[in-house]
Amino acid sequence: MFALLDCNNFFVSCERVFAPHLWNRPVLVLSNNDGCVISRSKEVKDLGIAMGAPFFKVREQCQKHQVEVFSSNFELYGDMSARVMSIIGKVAPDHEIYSIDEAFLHLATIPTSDHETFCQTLREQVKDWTGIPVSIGIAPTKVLCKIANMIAKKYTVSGVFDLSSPSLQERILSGFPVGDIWGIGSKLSKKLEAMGIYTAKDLRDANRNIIRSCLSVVGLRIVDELRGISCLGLEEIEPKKQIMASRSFGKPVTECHELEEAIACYVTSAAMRLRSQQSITGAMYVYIRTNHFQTTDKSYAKGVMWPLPIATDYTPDLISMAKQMVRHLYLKGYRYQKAGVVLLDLVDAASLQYNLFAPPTDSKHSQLMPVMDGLNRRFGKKTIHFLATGFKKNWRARQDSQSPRYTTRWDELPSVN
DNA sequence: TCTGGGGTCCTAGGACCC
DNA sequence: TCTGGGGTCCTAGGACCC
Repeated sequence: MFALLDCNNFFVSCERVFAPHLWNRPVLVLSNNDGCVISRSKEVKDLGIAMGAPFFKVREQCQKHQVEVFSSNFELYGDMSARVMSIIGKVAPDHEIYSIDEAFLHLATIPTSDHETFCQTLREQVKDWTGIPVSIGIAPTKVLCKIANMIAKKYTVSGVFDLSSPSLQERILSGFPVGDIWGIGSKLSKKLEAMGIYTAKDLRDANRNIIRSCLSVVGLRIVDELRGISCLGLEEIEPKKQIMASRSFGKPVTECHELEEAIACYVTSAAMRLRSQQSITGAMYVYIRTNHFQTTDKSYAKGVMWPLPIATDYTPDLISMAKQMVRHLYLKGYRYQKAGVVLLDLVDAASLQYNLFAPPTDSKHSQLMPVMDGLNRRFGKKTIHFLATGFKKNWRARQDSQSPRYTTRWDELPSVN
């Protein structure tokens, strides 16, 4: 038996923990560059403001209803997430952190009759210790757990819902839209509806051969999971297979040197993550593009993938190659809106393959990066950085209404009167 | 004026091998 | 006239997730 713990409108809840006057008020959190709505309180959902809505389209509505609007503050959300997950780790060692605000738990060691009480207690503990409200769904498979969790969130006062009984599954699945199932997105749900499959029950009872041919093994797995046959187990944290860093610019960028600065910044951040998982990268992809929503401007979007002579995690080498790549891609006369870098072909740093024809690496190099990472980790990001990442950074994304990083910066601690 | 960022998995098809 | 059988690896593109 599994349980799925999911934080209620997580980013909004993080903001509310440190600004209690926001409870019961409409609150939303925006994506980077204050572009889209990515977290909404119940009050905002009730106003009909959609997930992912471009902010400029709903700004007036927000003003009218006095919605509290926040720029995203991932340093805060990441830290709050770690606190929630550490509580889960204490009571349920057998768990999988599925996303920043969700974790699956194995309930195998807990007697069936105690499942609900156990989850109730966990829920209260998370609320007491972190201030974050959560919902928990219980079911024999992960897909059913997702459904149980949505029911818990929407229709229960207790915040816990146990979907392990077959008769209850029968009733719930028959009223559950097929498109809301975990793994069925907009494309597949249209396809299924065209086949006369509208609810989770319809999909569960569908012919396996037909599902196999239309939705491949992925669809088949969902069918089995809906039938209570567990196909998806708890997963270990694996090192990433690719690491990307990209940002939209706060305003259009026209100069090549500004693109180079931005890319150098993204490389720096991607390479730090690369080192923290003890990987090295064998190839890099860099792209730049204009605003594809803007139809009046000339549009341009291009990327290139270059292999490295020797796989590396050494930021200066990555920056200099990335800058060459930008110069290779850059065309004068366009208004660029976004750029990004992807590190590919990642392998374990311990299994580095040397290149007979490339110059040997300087041993000082291997000492520099750990020192830089250590300083930046201890004293805050950007404590020490490469000149290539620039000073003025006119291209930087907008973040007009970010809350303090209450839990990770001494000078931004909350004060209580 | 303004539209996020970071990932994963699966399949089909092409190129190649003996 | 007739043109096998059994594989692997790689990539692009599509779908999904939070």
